[in-house]
Amino acid sequence: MLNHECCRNRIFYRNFFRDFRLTMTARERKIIKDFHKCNFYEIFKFFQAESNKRLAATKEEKLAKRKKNEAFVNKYGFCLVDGHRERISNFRLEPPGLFRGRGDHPKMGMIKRRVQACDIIINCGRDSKIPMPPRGQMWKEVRHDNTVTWLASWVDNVQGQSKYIILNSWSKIRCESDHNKYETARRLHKFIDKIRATYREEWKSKDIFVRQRAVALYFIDKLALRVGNEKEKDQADTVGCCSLRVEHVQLHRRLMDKEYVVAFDFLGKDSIRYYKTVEVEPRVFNNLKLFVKDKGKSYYVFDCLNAHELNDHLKNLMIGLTTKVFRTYNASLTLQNQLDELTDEEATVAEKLLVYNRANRAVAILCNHQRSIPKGHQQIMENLRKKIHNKSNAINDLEAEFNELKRSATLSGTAKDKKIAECKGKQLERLKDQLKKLKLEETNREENKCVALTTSKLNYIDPRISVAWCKKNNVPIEKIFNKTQRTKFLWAIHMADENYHFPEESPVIDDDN
DNA sequence: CGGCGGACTTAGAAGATGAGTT
DNA sequence: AACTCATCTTCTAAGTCCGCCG
Repeated sequence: MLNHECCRNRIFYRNFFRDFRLTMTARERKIIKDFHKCNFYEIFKFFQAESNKRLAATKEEKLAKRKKNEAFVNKYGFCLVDGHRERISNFRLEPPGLFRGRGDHPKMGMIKRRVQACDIIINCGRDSKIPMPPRGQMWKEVRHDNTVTWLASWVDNVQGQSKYIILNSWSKIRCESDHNKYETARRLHKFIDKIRATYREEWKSKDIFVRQRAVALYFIDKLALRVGNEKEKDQADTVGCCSLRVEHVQLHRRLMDKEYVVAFDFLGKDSIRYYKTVEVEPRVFNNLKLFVKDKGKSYYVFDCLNAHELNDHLKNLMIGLTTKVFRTYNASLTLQNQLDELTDEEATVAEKLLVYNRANRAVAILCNHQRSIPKGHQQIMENLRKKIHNKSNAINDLEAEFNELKRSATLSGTAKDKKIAECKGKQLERLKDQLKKLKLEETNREENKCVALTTSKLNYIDPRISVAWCKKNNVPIEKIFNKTQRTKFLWAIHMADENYHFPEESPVIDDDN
């Protein structure tokens, strides 16, 4: 990890060194006391050489390696669940290494121990052949619990949390639960008007708890915020709706040309920054003003409310309703609306794909899914601009040439000259087309540079919307979903015809309410 | 009934692979 | 054939939320 920025972080190397010293003998501990006097370069060099070897491998070597890996997957990567052969997603244990939390994590750099058989609980069928632990070792426990979905588990030594070996995303059990998630989101549609009317009414409540709950729910609905459970001190300081602190919001009665503005600035899940200014209802604004009044910056905005109470409340409004259903619902609805609005049936497949991308991006922005700017983005953009510049010049030159030819063709009136002019004209059209494409790519890339599209595609958008849209618009599904995604969403591909529309239209079967 | 651990879902980064270009 | 860049896969951290236990 020496080439990585995190090694220069004081917390990182101190945590590492503390753990490292714990692995030493008493004698070693007496000698090795200062991280900065240690030189790990030989180890670094070794691993870099290994990596280079891998890169430089011949075709045959690479093929042999792949064959070996395939055999390995076949042997260890599958299991039987209710008689069906299912693929296991992570059948390899997490290897030892240094813990890398996201953001400002107090435990970064701590040594993640190698997991041994004696750490592992095996969960398998009563009649199944129990897998063998490595020679001379024993499993921590073998159990037969069919109420959970994991096959093996252990407790990670850094954070003390359970880790699981589970089935992959296209297993029956996970597809079913995915499907259920979207059915719940669709069900919300039947209640949403009433829920919104109620929380608006509750902004006026005499009970401050009810009022805070109503404002929090408004944020979750309107801004797709996460609920924000309480966190331990030994984790990165990130927040969600209920854990927002006074320092995370700024209230502006007027800002630029907007009124009743709330400026959010906080670190959410994975320490991704949420930085938006939003116009809100005057009543929300005034409530917020009251909530933060006379409070220090480190106090909760919603000090009377916690995530559990908010979810408890939602449970009463609809069976199965929790705060995260709002994210699913609003994300899926956004995609559907955007597609409805932007799709031109006459357009080419390429143009339609651009529309899909736009719609997808709108969802990602709603959910605040971000990525770091890709390496070399600046360079790529510069090259692109250069290409555009060259293309424009070429077009200008050709255009002059073309006009000249046209004139002489009209003057001479010969068929040959006309043909030559026509040919140039076509060439010109082609160049203009290419220029258009380049410019489009430039905008698209710039707009997408810090937006992560896959998370919403994989976890928030009802795949049936995309399937229906593809069928209706004659867009091959492979253009939208890659192979893995098609497998994961096979249920949706089978289920949705071109008329599927989120959230309504096709009948909702499992309706509990 | 509230605190906490357990189980499952969501998340972006890094690494691997592959396709297109020079 | 080497290189470049995009896409796909893997990895595991970090959320949500439920249910159990004292």
